[in-house]
Amino acid sequence: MNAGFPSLDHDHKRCVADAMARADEACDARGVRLTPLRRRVLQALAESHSPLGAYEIVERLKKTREPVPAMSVYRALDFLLAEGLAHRIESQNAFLACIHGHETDEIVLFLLCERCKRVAEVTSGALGRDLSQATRGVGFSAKARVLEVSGLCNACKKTEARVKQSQGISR
Amino acid sequence: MNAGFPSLDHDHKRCVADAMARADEACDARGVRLTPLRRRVLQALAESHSPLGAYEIVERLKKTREPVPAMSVYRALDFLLAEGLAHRIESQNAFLACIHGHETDEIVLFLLCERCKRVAEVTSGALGRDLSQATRGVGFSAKARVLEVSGLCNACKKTEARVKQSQGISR
DNA sequence: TAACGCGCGATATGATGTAACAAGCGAATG
DNA sequence: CATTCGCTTGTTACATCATATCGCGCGTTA
Repeated sequence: MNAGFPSLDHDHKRCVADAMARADEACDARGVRLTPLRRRVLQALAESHSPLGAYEIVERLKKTREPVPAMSVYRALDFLLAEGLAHRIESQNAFLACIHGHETDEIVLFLLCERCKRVAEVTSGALGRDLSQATRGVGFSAKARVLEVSGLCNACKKTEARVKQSQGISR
Repeated sequence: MNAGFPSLDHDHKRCVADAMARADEACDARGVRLTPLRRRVLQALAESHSPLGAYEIVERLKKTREPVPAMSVYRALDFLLAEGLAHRIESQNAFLACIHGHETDEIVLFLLCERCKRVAEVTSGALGRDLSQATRGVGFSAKARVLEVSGLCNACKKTEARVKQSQGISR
């Protein structure tokens, strides 16, 4: 298990740069092209602390010198998803830059904070094994190894608790 | 763990009737109203062997004496989801009648067959514990206890294997 | 240079979901 | 019984998310 929510004061520019460098490398190794457009879409995702909808990406790129039509954003996203450079968060119709490569036998868990919208990408071997076991029982072979779980991150949990308490006092 | 894919020859009318009876009872117990419209939407879901999109429900009800506008279907779905009588399959933008009540500390897994589109709803205590453990490590409290896993059911796995084999021969 | 694949622009359309407001209807209240 | 109230439903409009299709430009390759 690893990689929880990013600390609030981390060097985000640095982690964006790292992600882009890894993407360049991965595409190079696979002989696929990380074109400027695809790069810009990936960068927009990486810069965001929360998943972005396709049209949110369009909006962000509209503010740059070269706006990008929605259609092209979707095409870039298709590519990024296919190459494993980004993930789709089904429950939000939104997209997220992938922060780390994934081992084949582990399962990826996206922890979605309902309040601050941040996402933690964690992996768990135990979960993967139990999942295999649970599904094998009914003769099912799991293909997608990505699960989405919504809830509250630590910081927001504390905030909510404070809010509730103060409401209790004021009543 | 329980409840795999329904056998191909089960008495589906019976299982629809059971589901409706349980829904009636549950609503009664909670003092909420399973109105005719809501009942029709739930029944449409229960009768289907695979998740239905909202507009698929509209289509099915259009064939009955009283068509139902899309807006009303959505409202009925909101109700059914809130009461736990139906689930939303995020990855498919589709809905499914719930086939059994859920224990609070267990996790619900939807196994989605990519080929035949059928869904198995299974629960697992072990998975729930794994999930708690994995998320606690990063200070996250999971709220949604529903996970979607896509893959192939037993029957389709065999079919695919046959197809592959015959392709191999023909080449 | 000609043929080709691929990425991309542009326009249109489809699929999914929500907002807002009015009308119906039954239960509680006077 | 009439009134009021809240919940359910109808209706229209709109917002959001995603795909289809056609054609152009550009680099590769024959």
